[in-house]
Amino acid sequence: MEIPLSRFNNISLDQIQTSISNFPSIVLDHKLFSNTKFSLFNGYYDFSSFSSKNIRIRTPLSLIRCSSIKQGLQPKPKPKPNQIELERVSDKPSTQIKKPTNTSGLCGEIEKLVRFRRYKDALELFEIVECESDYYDVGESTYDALVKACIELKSIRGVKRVYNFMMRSGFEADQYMNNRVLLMHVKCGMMIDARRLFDEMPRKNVVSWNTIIVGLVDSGDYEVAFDLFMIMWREYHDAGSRTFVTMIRASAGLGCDYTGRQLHSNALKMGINEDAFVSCGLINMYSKCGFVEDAQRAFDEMPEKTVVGWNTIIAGYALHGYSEEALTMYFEMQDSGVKMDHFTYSIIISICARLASVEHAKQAHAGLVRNGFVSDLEANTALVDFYGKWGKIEDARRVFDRMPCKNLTSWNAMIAGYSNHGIGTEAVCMFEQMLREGQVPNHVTFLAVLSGCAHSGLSDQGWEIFESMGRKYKVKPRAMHYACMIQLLGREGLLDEALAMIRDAPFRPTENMWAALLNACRVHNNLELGKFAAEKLYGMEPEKLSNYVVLMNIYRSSGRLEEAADVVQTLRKRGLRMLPACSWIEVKKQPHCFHSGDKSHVQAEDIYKQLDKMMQEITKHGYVPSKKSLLPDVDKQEDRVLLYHSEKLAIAFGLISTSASTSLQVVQSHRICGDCHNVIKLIAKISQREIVVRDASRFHHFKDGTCSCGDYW
DNA sequence: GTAGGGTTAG
Repeated sequence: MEIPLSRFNNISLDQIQTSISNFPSIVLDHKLFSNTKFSLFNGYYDFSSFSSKNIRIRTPLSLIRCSSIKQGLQPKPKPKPNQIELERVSDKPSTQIKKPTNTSGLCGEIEKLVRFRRYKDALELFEIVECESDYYDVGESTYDALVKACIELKSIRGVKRVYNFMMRSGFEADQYMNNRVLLMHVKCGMMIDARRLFDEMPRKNVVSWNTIIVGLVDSGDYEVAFDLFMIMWREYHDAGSRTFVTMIRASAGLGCDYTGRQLHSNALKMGINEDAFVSCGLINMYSKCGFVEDAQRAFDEMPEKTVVGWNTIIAGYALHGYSEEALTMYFEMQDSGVKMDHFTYSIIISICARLASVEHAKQAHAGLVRNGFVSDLEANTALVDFYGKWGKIEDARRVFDRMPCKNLTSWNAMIAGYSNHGIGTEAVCMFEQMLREGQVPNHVTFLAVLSGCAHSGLSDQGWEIFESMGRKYKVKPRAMHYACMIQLLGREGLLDEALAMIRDAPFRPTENMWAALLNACRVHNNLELGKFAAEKLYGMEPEKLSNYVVLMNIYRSSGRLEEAADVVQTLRKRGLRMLPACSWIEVKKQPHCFHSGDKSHVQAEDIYKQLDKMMQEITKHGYVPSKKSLLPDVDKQEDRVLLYHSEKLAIAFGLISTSASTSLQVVQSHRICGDCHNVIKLIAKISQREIVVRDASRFHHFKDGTCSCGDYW
């Protein structure tokens, strides 16, 4: 590795050149070290290891970069070179050398680094203190800085180092410092140690209680948190708004509006209900518990609506699928003049991903850029997710590539994007790239990449990755991973193997696994096994319509109309109604929704004319209507309805209302039927347009007469 | 000086 010599700031080049004996392990003469004011922060070197004769400088350990701090390193008060040697050789703790009384040296540097938010560097510098503990007097302010560094980095190792050093050096922590140490453990998720520290604390104050309770709530131990809260409440009568906010959050986590409401009424009694934090907590609690109206009321009662208040209520509406209401609140927020933050944009973008509203998402994207949140990790991840979900996979990739840093979620969103688009090879590529960059995959990653393999029929890669999950990455395959593999087997027509996979699973087979098998039976027209899988599913989720519909369609495509009718009967007996399928298309910023055979659109006449014209043209290209796969909304007038499936209407409308080269984006509520799939392939060919359809399970990219799904979905 | 609210992944 090439390291520029200029990094050795205060040493002449001659000296350096004569000193370097073994790059990148550089050995400097001890005289050189003692005589030279060596600026640690301008170099890339770690001084923590000393050899007996020479001062050995290991490189490039830590990349300690700090051009702004020119303060030199003073490891001890004027040590003589031979002293170093003697001490090292004898390997005894030094007694002769006094600790420096001020912290302007190394400890000061650590504090400075933390102030500059360079936590990693601070913890690395701390290594020297650990090695040379006799020379440094680590005081409260330094510990405070180290605690902050650990919290910011969520570094368990850092916590252990700092805590052990504190114990070893005999530091006597006061109430403040004990609380800080407790907080450090809590924030790094070390709840067992945190609980021990809390229980063993010589004195506790309200802060100690709040800190441990926050930790419990963060880690989902809501019941224990409530137990402690009750003790605190009895003993102290001193719970303030901060404790309340945490307990309201615990109620939200439990989905328990009963305790939430009790806390709310107590907050009213205490006069803290108008506190912005309490209000936001209440809005969140009510919406998480499913009481959106109460959430709205809590929001309305906020005297000063903060950006978080707006975000919370918008997210609340979005959580329950009230996307339009959420957007309405977003517009109100814009009117109110409150400055939006990156959370607002993240929420809006994720709502747009669901609504498939490109225009609003684009506006949010623009707002994001305008307000300088371009590098915000979560917002960008939401964008990757959005563009991935909305068929703009290239845009997703562009955002992804421009992200200055990525986390696991970003990678997962990108891989899932490729998977949903049926670009399995690219999903696998991204997965491999992710591994190369040192990102550790989790179960979501595997789900994304395996479903990519399943969507694209990448059998070999799929099995290799599936097999590596537990062996290499210690991620236990879950039901959904099994479902992907079942899908892969099903795609290849290996239905018996798929059944065996379900039976051999190390856990009780889930709905998803049977559903994957049922779908494979649909594709391969395997009536017997299909019936078997469907019956399993009826037992597990009797309310789920799609199970009946798939079996009904299997019967129909095998020409067994009586059995198909029986399924419809069973369905009715169970009080289930077939929901009308619908498709959306956005034209000129306006979403248009179509139901099958729907004539409510203002341009209905033109749309139907266009559709008839389209059908005539594709018939010339060899289209024959298929009656095989029928949708939930079909009834006696099958042919007519099949002809006017909602996706066909949406596409006809798209064709007449956009210019010739525009690609069409359609979102639909159901899995695309075989007939529509054929029709759209031909329309894409004849009209020379790209048509992207997002159905209930994935994307279909139609271009030049083919579809990205390879006719398996 | 220490503790509190909201976002992302099928």
